Amino acid sequence: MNQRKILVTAALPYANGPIHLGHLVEYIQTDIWVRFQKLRGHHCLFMWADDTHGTAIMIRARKEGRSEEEVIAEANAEHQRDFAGFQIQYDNYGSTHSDENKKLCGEVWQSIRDAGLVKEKDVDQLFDTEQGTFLADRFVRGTCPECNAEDQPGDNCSKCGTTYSPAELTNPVSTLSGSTPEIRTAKHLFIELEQLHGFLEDWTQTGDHLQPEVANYLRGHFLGDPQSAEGAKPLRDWDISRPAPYFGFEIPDCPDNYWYVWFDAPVGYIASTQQWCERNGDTLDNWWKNDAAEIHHFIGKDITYFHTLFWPGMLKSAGYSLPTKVHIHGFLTVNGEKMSKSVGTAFKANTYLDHLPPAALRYYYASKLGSRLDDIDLNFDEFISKVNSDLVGKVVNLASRSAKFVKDTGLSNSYPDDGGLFESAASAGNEIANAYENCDYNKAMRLILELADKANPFVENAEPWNLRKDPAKSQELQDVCTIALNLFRQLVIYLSPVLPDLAEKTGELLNDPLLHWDQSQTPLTGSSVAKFKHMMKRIEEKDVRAMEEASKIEAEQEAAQVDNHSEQFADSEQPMIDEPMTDECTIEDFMKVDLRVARIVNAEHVEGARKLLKLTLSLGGDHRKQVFAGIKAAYEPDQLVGRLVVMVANLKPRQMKFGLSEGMVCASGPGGEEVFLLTPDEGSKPGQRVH
RNA sequence: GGGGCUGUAGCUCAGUUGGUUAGAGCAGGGGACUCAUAAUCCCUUUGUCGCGGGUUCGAGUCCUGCCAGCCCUACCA
Repeated sequence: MNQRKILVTAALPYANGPIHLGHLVEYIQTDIWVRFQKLRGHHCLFMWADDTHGTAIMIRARKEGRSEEEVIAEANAEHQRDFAGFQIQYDNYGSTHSDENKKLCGEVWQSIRDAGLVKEKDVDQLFDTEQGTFLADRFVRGTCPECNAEDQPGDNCSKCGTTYSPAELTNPVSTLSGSTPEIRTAKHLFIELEQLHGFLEDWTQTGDHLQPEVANYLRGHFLGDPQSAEGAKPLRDWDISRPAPYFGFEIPDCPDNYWYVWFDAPVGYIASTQQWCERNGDTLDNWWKNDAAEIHHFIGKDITYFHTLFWPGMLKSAGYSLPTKVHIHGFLTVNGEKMSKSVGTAFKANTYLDHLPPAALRYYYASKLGSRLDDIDLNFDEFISKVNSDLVGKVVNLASRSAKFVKDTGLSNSYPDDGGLFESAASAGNEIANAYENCDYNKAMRLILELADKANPFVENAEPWNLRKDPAKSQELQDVCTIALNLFRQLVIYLSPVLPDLAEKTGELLNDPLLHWDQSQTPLTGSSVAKFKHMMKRIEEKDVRAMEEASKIEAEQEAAQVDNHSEQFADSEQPMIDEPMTDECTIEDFMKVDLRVARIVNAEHVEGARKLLKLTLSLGGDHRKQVFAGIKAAYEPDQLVGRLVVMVANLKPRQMKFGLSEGMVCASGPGGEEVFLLTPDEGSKPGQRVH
């Protein structure tokens, strides 16, 4: 087999937080692929690093009163600890905050400059004068300029869906300091990606660098289709600089400006390789400027854009090799729901490892992962039954039911007739290898388990437990166990990219380390057999529950910490207890309710009514609604006339004792004297819909 | 609003270029075995292949229209 040179990366973990099971989908996927390639005898490197730059880390360091370097050093140690715990094996773990990266960024930058892709533009951005920093969109909240919804994110309104720039918000507030930011204009540098349009069109649409749905997505969303009636669409300029202060690398030819984190992060792949090369006497060009070397990136679908447009563009401009393939995966859901930090389903790697073995998750993910972008679900019932029945019940069982019979004799000196079992399983190796190669791990697992399902009946029929009772059949007993253990060993070789631990233990059991895929093609004979020890423990439900519980407690503790930061708003929990949250509703459900701003044009007592006031509401023009509202104990009619309220305007009219009520007025509070009418902010007009 | 993906047994999913009676694992039911981590083995129940049209000698598979779910979204296609 000719040896391939394969360089692999996974997305760089951000140094601002712990690793959770969602991240691990990708890292385990990558590790399996790398281990597979190495097992096949290829020269494969996994080059990885922490992503360390950006505003988030700068802010966090400030908050904690220490340097950014301290924050990222701590994260680096934690990350590497977690990866070791999950048996994720990389050849170098660097940091984007390294000298190598800084130098490489400079070189890439210069090439892009030389290619004439950089231009300057002024950008209006909000500036927090208290913190002395420009604010990224996510650090600004304010009132939506379109629908006046308050406390909306900096980039789009969660109520009406309008998108805007933070500078357009009506009452912008910095979430860092709580102060009102001001608009400042600053010079930014942009890369004119459109100049590379033809290249990107070609690279994304041909050559099998991307999964087909990704290529479609890029064409549909960004590139356009030159063949279609609309034609190609221009690519937007990419804002690549951030003014000081910013935690990152200062741009050499543009003092006081820094590369945006997404510029230096992927260069970190190259920088990490450089560190490895220096340590191993290799050269960078051998990997990054060599047509004979493949480059594979594993990423999540959320960062598709950066890795399939910007990154190839950068590489192309700087004269590096382009990715052979970008492998993109979906997200993790837990028991069918989105992971949630507050609910505690964003299980931390560390929390998992406190209660459960890494092999179980590695196998479970492998059995779920396909080559496409579908989300995968972590369902704990399935998790338990899959690991127990597939791995312990079927695979490991082969060894545990036969090894001890040959502890003293070892394996037979020649491989006995097994009716073609070993041979057919050996020839299945190609299909299994293809599945691994294509990231169809679920298919690989299925194929492997099929083999296990053939091996167990063999043992069943051969009845070694009966053979051992008859001394005359000792050779037959040894032969049967030799077959069972060889079939087991073969399965373990196939599984070893997923379960390195099991491979190692199997090597020890049979006194023959499992290091190469080809070992699956030839039976092992004459080897001694060690005393059998449990190779894998069954998963117990109580361990899963314990992990869930621990994670929940962590989530609560973190929430409590956040609360401490906002003591000034220490509101009681009582209202939520009195009226717990109702079931989730969809936007469609909500849109059924037509809420309108209305002006109370008349209010009067109703004779004979204990709680009711009769209100006449105007929706502007001639639109009048009569509403009976149970607010008599809380409001005097006089206070009400003229004011604006929010009403349910499309409520089915209801005949009441005192007349027809054509809607409801929105108010909070338990009732009685404690009723608080909702008031729209100044500027809203009767008849406007509330979204 | 637009785009993409998905919809096959209770659950998780296979179903190659359209071709006999639609499959596997798990779960369920019955039995066997006792070497093995209550593991294993044999037998077995279950399907309007989301719905409706169409193309075809023949459609789970191709076309089309709906419906549902998930994801994306740079008011952009």
